Amino acid sequence: MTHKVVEFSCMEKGTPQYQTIRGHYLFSGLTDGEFETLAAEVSIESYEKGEILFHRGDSADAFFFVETGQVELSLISRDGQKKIVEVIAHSRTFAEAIIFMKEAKFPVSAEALSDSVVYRIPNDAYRVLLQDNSDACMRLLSDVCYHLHQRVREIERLTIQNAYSRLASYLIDHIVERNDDEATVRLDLPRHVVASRLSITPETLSRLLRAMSDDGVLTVDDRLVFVHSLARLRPYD
Amino acid sequence: MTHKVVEFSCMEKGTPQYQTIRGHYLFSGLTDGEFETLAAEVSIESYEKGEILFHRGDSADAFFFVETGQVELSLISRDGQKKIVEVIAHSRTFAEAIIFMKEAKFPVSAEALSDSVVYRIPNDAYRVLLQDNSDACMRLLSDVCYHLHQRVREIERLTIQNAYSRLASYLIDHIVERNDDEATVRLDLPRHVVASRLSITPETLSRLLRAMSDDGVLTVDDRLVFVHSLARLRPYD
DNA sequence: CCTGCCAATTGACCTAGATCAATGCGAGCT
DNA sequence: AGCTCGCATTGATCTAGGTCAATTGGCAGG
Repeated sequence: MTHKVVEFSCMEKGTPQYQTIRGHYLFSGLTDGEFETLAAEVSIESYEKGEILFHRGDSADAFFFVETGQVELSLISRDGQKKIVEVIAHSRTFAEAIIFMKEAKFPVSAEALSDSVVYRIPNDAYRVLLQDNSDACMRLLSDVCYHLHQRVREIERLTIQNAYSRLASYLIDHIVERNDDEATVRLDLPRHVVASRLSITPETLSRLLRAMSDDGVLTVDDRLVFVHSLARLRPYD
Repeated sequence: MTHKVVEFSCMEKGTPQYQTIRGHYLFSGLTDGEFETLAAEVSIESYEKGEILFHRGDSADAFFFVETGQVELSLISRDGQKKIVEVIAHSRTFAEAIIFMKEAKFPVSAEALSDSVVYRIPNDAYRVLLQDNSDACMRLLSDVCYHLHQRVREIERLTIQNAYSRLASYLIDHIVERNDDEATVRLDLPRHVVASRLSITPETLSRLLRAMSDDGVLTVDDRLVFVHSLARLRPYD
């Protein structure tokens, strides 16, 4: 059950994979030359569902780009309870902020939620690009600031919103189709993962959905949720 | 009760104030020329205790450096409850991360906790410095990443630690003197502010300190807390 | 010196959400 | 088909921490 590094580096120019990462915000500003130098250092790794990419506290010398699958970032208390901070899906990066940490240690753990392929980008390789490329710096800055903002919003949700409101916000954030006061929401993750992201237990999530459903605010069909009245769903926020 | 802008700009080179801000991490890497250009755009503002510097959602065109006093950054729910996210004291900056936000709006509100003097640094003025100064970029990057890390730690405290542990961590973070297993902690803020930072009510804070005191773990004397056993204070973390 | 006010403490009570336990149920395996 | 096994739901109960209310104790202003 250990991960297998498929190839040390196989980002053939022109392949679809190459295009995906090339198009990412943090790389699209680079010149072809810069990107190729970086690409030479990138390794491609493949993880099975449930495998750990790294633990909180592990020393961090690289960040990641998710090519396929989903990776959960979580915090774990010593008594074993886990809080999923974020789930990273296709074409997104994670852990890029530790490039600049004094203590280069991951502040969270990472685990494959489903079979996943990720690209490992060495911090050093990316950092040298920043050295004299202020455009790249700016991009990384706005990326990190965005994450910072998200974290502040999460703290807000945790402290001044209750479980009901957090769920309501979550549903609203995951609307796939909307017309007027109605909307369709697709829960892209298993219930217990959604619960953890909301910092509640699966039981509470189940009960909340039940209560909303009983109130006629929405209808649940497996991973699809049909919201009948957005106005009634969010008393606040 | 509106704030008074003492002077549009009065950062005379060589004054102690000039030295304080010049020495700050985000400015110490600048050349004298760069700093002076920036200084010309900085305005000095003075707020009385309780005055609002800005509200959450206000459009943000500047960040701040606290020269004297303390400024609280808070989140407020529509039903009026407030969570103090952070308290910024002497020689520290805040809101520097919104320089890079798409939507330039403050994610928190800011209020003077005591009479305060702050320097307002226009985002634009600082941003142009970053344009072709990768050292400055790097400094801002590590600054923002540090904040991001702090926020993740806060989320950790809120989700997988209980009120007791949060208080224990807080006390440990505010140790002023330590020898072996004993320590002296100085609470630099009023109780209700400490409580809000810990996301508990003043009543709970009071009761927790009482319980710790009854257990003989510590002794409370107004704003001074004498911890008799650090080992017993932190069962975890 | 009183008076009024705000911070802090303490007690009595309440509630949101956790925990524990039982049951259902669909997906993969032999 | 039958058989796990792990996720989800539901009910019963528990509890950490919040709410409400009363009391005390500065300390600022008249």
